[in-house]
Amino acid sequence: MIHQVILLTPHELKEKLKASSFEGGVFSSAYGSLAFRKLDCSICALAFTDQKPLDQWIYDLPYRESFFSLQKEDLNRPQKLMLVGTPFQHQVWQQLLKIPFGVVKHYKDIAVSLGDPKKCRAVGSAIGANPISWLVPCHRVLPKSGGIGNYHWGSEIKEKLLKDEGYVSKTNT
DNA sequence: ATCCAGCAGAGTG
DNA sequence: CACTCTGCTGGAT
Repeated sequence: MIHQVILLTPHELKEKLKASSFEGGVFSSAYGSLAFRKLDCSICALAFTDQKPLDQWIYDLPYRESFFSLQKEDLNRPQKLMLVGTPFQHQVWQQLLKIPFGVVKHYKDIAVSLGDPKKCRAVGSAIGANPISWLVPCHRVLPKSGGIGNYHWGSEIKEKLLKDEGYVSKTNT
């Protein structure tokens, strides 16, 4: 997508936090409560907290309250994202950002675009570790075997997200 | 439906 | 480091 993306390793984040601090909060969306964290005006975490709390690594860090929210339309608007993860995860997440609204791919497709079809499982792991739900469209990746697949925040949300993008699941009865 | 190959990452010692 | 376990898989049986 057109998002402005900053890539950071966990170590680099730690260094950065010596000079800056998080702002964060919670807002409600069509999919329930969304908790967020921003650093240097970039979104670095977004989670459906009705299903699962923010990941520990970011939940534990102090932040100052701020007002911020996103609407459905913002899914396709450029945002400033800060992706904290390993080099491999960075690669996978950037592939996700290329998937247009309403389009779905298979885990293997991502693996192939990274140059090795055998990495499909690793791709799944990396996608599962995505710290920024929704904006990084991990919900647009489905298993080749059909169905909705798994989702860090619950497959119900994944299905709803896809449905709202106009995609009809094969196994959607 | 079941089994297994293959890969990145986290945890353990 | 080396080893083990787990995970939003895919393919064969």
